[in-house]
Amino acid sequence: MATRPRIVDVAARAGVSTATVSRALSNPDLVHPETQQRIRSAIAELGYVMDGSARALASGRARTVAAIVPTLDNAIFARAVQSLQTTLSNSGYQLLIAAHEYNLSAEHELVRALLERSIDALILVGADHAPQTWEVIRGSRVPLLITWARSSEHEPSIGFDNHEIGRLAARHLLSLGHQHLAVVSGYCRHNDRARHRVEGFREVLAEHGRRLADANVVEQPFGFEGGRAGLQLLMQLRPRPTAIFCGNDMLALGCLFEAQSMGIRVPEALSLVGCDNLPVSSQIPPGLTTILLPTYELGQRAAEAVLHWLATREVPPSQCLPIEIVVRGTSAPPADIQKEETSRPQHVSA
Amino acid sequence: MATRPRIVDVAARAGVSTATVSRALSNPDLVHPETQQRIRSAIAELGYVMDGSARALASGRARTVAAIVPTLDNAIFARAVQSLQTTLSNSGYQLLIAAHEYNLSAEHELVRALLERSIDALILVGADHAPQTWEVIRGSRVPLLITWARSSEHEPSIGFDNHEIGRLAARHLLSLGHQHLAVVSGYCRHNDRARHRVEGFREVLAEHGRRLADANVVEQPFGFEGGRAGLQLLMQLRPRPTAIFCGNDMLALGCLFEAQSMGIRVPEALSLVGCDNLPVSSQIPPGLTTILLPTYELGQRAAEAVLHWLATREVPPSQCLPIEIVVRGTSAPPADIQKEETSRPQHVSA
DNA sequence: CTGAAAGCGCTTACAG
DNA sequence: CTGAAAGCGCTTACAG
Repeated sequence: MATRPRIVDVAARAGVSTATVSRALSNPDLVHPETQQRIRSAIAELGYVMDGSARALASGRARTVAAIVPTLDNAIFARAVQSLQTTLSNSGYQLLIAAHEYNLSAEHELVRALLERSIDALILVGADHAPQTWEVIRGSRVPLLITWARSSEHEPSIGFDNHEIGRLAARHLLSLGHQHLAVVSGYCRHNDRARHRVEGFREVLAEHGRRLADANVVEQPFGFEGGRAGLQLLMQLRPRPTAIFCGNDMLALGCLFEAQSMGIRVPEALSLVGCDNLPVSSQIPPGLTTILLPTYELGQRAAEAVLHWLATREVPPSQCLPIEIVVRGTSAPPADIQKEETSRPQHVSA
Repeated sequence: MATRPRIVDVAARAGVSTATVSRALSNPDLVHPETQQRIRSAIAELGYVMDGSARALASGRARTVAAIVPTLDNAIFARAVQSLQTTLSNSGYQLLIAAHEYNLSAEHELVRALLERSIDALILVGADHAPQTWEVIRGSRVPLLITWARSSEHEPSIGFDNHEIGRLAARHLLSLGHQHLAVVSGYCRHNDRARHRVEGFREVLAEHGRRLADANVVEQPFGFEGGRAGLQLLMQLRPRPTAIFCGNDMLALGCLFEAQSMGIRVPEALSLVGCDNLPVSSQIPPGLTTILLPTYELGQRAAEAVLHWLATREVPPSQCLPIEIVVRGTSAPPADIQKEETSRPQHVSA
């Protein structure tokens, strides 16, 4: 056969109508077992593979979900995408994936393009999106699930409490007795996750009557280089920070590497807290204190929520996944600094 | 409007036929500028978004490419997928992605599922695939591109010379004067990339009249833990290896971390060579010697090859991307071992 | 430059 | 349990 076999070819070979072949494929219970068997044989003999676009058009369901993430170049998103894909796949759904590299207008273009691909649902990361993006999604009537954060809109979401991430970090560092705190964050504009983490950090300091000076918060691109650059900036402050909260583990590891290059001992002279608990964070001595985010589970839950939504048409409830701090390689500030601070409390920088 | 607008709604609003709307959308040159403008307005006013499955069915092109990778949990594949997606997206194509976790029968299921999704082309990693996988792909008549390796079949491929990777590693370590060599590889069965790297390593040793004992080659799951376990096994050998080639950087870093835990100094007592040049490999002191694979470029080239194939119907030529060794933190073997070896050459283990 | 109409390959009430 | 037939929403020769 020069061209791919179609459902009519299968039907002819099995001696039934195309309707019956279609039912045998998508609703076998409605078909007599013997007929099913004949159809199965015909399919095998012809090597029939269904045409998905015809099926999608006729049935109104594409069995495809699209997800747009900031980047795949961060293990944390790659992992979530992996579990998302696996879970969808197990239920017969496929995943269309795209990355916008932290650019909201790129995200908007991707959303447009994906909506024209006939998808059953769309998954986005975070709650910050361009107004036109919200608009076109609503106009398309495609179910939207927000992940990684709680949606500020009415959309269902499966995410983390990003404020709490910052709060956990702050509580940990304060409990160690640190007086000079600082933050290396990703860019907060257009990134609610980064923003809320810093806000949460500040909240806890405020609860302790402290304020984080603007100079003690630097924003850098996510990545090792951003962490290194961030540390260099912060180490020019006087008094020097003895503890730094980083927006994610890549920044924190960058700080750690730069501290090693600069001869600053971690954790003796500097305590670092990251976020994500990347596999490598537990490998590198002295280890990195970090907030563990169950991102693999996030992908799975997101997939399940979407599948349930599509099956029942009921909007799934929003969820907030539990997070926890993993303590490795942080310590109290050097004694001399603590002493100095105690005698001159008016100089606390945080 | 309770339901999504269709092309007929746009046509009615613009006072033209659906054929003209269709042309304005996919072949604007064929439509009078004024008519185009009216159609554009109608689309904007209605918030029209095309139905992709209808378009795919009618036109025979889904504008979608599928890729199946071993895993997204390795930065090297995540990166390649990212550039693949970006390049496809810039040409109006979308990417369906799946991961098989180094399981050929899982891969086969994914191939089947994706072929039923009406895709224009399929991209796989490596040349080792189940016989039924080759069969169903050929039966489907969907263009197939092999990446990461040169295809052993007739399919076009864009990849690396995995033999050469092992050869580069072996030449480097031999040139440093190492006598006791070993290998930590991923599982070679069903993984031509891993297998060819080890083969290449062996080839160069053979050219120097040496042989790698079976005990000096251990296979471990890709990942830090695999590297750690591999090093533990190899350090029980006598004489101890002074240099290890690892199938990728995750294994090499695992070896490095384990060496640090065991108090083995790198590179003074142990030289490591990895493959991939992960970003982290240059950050961790003493740095990791590794083979740089241009994976970002691989994704881009793969996308370009597929796009060209789809546009022209000509099978693209296979390509082999250039690789290079990046030397960091490897050194000559300890002097005492060199001496010992020189006096008893019959004991060389490689 | 534009329109009428056939057709892409399925699914699904409807009737039996 | 099965079939005839309409229909999903586009595209594309064909004719003008």
